[in-house]
Amino acid sequence: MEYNFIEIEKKWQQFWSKNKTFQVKRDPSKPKYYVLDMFPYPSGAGLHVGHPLGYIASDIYSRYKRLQGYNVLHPMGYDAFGLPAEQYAIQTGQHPAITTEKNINRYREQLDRIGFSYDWSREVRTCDPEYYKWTQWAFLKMFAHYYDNDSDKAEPIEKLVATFEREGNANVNAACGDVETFTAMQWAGFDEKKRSEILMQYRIAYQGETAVNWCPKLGTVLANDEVKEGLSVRGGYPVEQKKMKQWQLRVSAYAERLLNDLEGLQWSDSLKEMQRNWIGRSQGAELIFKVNGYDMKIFTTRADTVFGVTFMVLAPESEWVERLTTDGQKSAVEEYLNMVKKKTERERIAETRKVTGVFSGSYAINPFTGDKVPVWISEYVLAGYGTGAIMAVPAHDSRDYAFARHFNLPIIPLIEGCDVSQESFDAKEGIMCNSGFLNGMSVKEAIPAAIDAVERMKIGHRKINYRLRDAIFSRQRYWGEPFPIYYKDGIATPLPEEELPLQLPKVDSFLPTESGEPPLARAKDWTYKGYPLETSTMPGFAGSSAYYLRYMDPHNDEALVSHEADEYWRNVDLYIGGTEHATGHLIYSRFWNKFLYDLGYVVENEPFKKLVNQGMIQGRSNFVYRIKNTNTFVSYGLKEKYDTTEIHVDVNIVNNDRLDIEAFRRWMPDFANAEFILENGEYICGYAIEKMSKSMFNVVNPDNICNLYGADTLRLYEMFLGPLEQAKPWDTKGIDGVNRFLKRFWKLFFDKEGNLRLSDSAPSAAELKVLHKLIRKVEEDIENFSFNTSVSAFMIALNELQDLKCCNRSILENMVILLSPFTPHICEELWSVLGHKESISFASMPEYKEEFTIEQSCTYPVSFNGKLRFKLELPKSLSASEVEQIVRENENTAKYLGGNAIKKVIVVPCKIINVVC
RNA sequence: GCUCAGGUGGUGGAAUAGGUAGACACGCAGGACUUAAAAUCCUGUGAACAGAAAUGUUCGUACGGGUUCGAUUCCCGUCCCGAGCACCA
Repeated sequence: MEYNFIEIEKKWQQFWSKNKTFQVKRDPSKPKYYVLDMFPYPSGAGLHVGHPLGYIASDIYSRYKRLQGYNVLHPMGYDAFGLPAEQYAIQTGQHPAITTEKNINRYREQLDRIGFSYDWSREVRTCDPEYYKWTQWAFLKMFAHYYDNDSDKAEPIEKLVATFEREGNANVNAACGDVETFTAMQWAGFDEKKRSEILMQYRIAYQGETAVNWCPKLGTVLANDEVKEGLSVRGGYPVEQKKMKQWQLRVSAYAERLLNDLEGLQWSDSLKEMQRNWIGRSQGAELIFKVNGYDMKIFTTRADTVFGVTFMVLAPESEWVERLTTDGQKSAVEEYLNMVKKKTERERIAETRKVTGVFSGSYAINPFTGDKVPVWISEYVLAGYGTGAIMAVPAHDSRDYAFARHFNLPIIPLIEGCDVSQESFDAKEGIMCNSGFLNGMSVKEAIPAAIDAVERMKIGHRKINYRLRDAIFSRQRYWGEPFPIYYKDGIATPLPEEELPLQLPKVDSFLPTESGEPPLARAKDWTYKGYPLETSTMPGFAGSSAYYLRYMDPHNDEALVSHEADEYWRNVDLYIGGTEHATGHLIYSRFWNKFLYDLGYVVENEPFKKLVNQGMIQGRSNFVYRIKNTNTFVSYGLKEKYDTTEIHVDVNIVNNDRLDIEAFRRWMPDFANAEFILENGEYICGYAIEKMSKSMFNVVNPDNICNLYGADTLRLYEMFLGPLEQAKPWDTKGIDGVNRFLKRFWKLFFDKEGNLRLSDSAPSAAELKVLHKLIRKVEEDIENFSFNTSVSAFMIALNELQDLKCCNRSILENMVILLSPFTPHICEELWSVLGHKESISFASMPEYKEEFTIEQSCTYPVSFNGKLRFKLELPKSLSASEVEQIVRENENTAKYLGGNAIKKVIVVPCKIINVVC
């Protein structure tokens, strides 16, 4: 009987779907295990072989856990709101819902062919109103809460209002924007509008004016993690800084918790480090400099250097700029601000080392020395961090140093013996000088001493700053969740919960209006009770922030997740996905979860206990070499002799770097008459490892692989390719190896006539050893996500069993169970051939028994010069002369060991590998 | 610039509480089967040198040092590739 993978795979995929094999229910009698993939954005291009890598790994783990008796939740869905579908809609006029639906169906077809054990009854789509109802619901909850720093959690806004009514806001310790202090009396006197403005400064979901990343080409603002090197992540368009009023989420309130709770997570160190950097905690002090009678606050981590402050610098966007610019400097400052404004973010980054700036005309008073220091304006100071203003200490900060040198400002060294004639001395070490009461202290002592002085003088206090900004939450786009907010007399008012979901309206075009308003402004009757509704929509990360909770209870229309379901499934035990979400989704999701945790809607403080990042699968591109100005192509080995141009060639017409010449001529009309200079009768192509993409003609489609080799081979090969977490190139030519393995495995069960050739006698010791070695290795490797080495272990075991001519039923049956998480289709087929009626998913993992794998060994006393020195533990099979030989070969080792109290030396087979004292 | 991860045959990669480097697989070469091809099976395959051969010797895990009886593994320095952050005061 031949191994007919096409038939087998179709048969079992239908079987699983018909019998709902992978549907799970809450079952308190069994331990739960939740395995989650980062759900995909269904793009129009479909899947290439790189996409399923993580899904295959998580599927293997899910199936393995199921064999161990866990109740495994393994769902899948789609992150379906997003820019590409909308861009496509703008070009074609086709509604994004239609394209998205089409893409999802294509994705599902491709996923189904690979044989995943998803519980599809739990599928979610972020663009489904039944789903985004709960995204909007969470937003309303954030709108209705503020962050109390004393209780260190989110609290209802009513509680805050009660405090205001009772005593004003002087004693309120909450995460908030700039709010003036007021009394209960004053609060009572404020009108509706004023009150809502104040409360807005406290809400966790709030509307506020800040510098945002504006992408003119996409016509929308973007979050920090959606911008890389001054370009939008989606599309690569230039981004500029612009001050705008936008919806934001007060993620920064959770900075400390997001940082501290990383500790308990089983995530890779590099990923935790990335999040730590992104959160960017820095400890320092906020202190006040007097300028023109005003109190100007700045943040510094080096309070010890106040004696060295020779100037101050404001960010160009700072509100202080207008206040401090003197009439004499007005035109110079305006000119400078215009110059800065014109630059895109990318230009600013490119010109990082260029020093620019302008004097405001005002002077600040150094609080320690009483000296007057000039206030400058420069783009090297960022508006969004700290207070948007700094004290400059050119002697001990390289950026201040460069600025001082450029504008000829004084530089005062504060550390004994440091040389600041060429560069600044940035290190936090040495003994202070020129520093009044700090003289003689080390830097480490001086920092707290200086802050103590500041606090005594009541000109500042200790402060911790975070790099993490609040998340810009609105997008001026169509294809996203509408905000459940309307404007009653200009006041942002939440929609009642019963009105959810607020569905996306129909529009005649997906472009902004002529007046520059978002597309939703085109909708007729985009109002609630006659009041206008918000026209922005939510960003991509809104829908993906709590989807893992929805899978627990996907059809509940009373709650995001019922308490019972949440109590049972709790959080994700294993999350697999790409590292590109390190500073986006994975921060927002943790924030969202913590917020819901504060409100008591979920029982776990963290959403993803263990996280594994799969590495990217790169493409392997092939090249042909065209001799310039001809239509002649020269083989790789001979190309140095000619002046050639390298041209990408479709990897599908290249086999093992040999070009299919006829296919090449058919490939593009230009090449129909191509001539070739061959080596050894063949055209050899060059190759390079690049990103897998259409333009490089190196995309390999999983459907093709399934047709040619089968899904089981694809799954096994993707795992065999290399360590899961490492980036590695796809090269189809290696796939024959794992395909041969499956064919040989199949043949172990059948004779030439296609009959089962198994024996029911007791397995031999050698066979048991092979099996149990394999069980141990495979369990160990799966637990460590070292799938590539476990595939090798299967191959070794098969080679050994073939050498033993093994046809033992119980050995092979156990092999099939062990292999089934990797290649479920062939294993289901063999399982049923072996006479089992139920799916192999309901089998249980074979148990490892050490007694079958122990090496037989015995101990030899070894002596030198007639004196007993130590004992050797060696395989029993060795003869005495062989042992002597071993010792002689290791004379140096023996001499070294001789003097010590060595009890046992294990030698395998001729070198000492372990010493037990 | 800072942080993290990595550098092993023609290729993907094994092996690190320090102990036979190159498992497993691809590719390549040779052979068997076949009219032939495909498929399948067998043998060889890090490099150099010696030998008819079995085999032996030397070198070899980016480079230069160090610790050690012994280093791919530990330490110091250099170079290279990748990822993330990037004027964060």
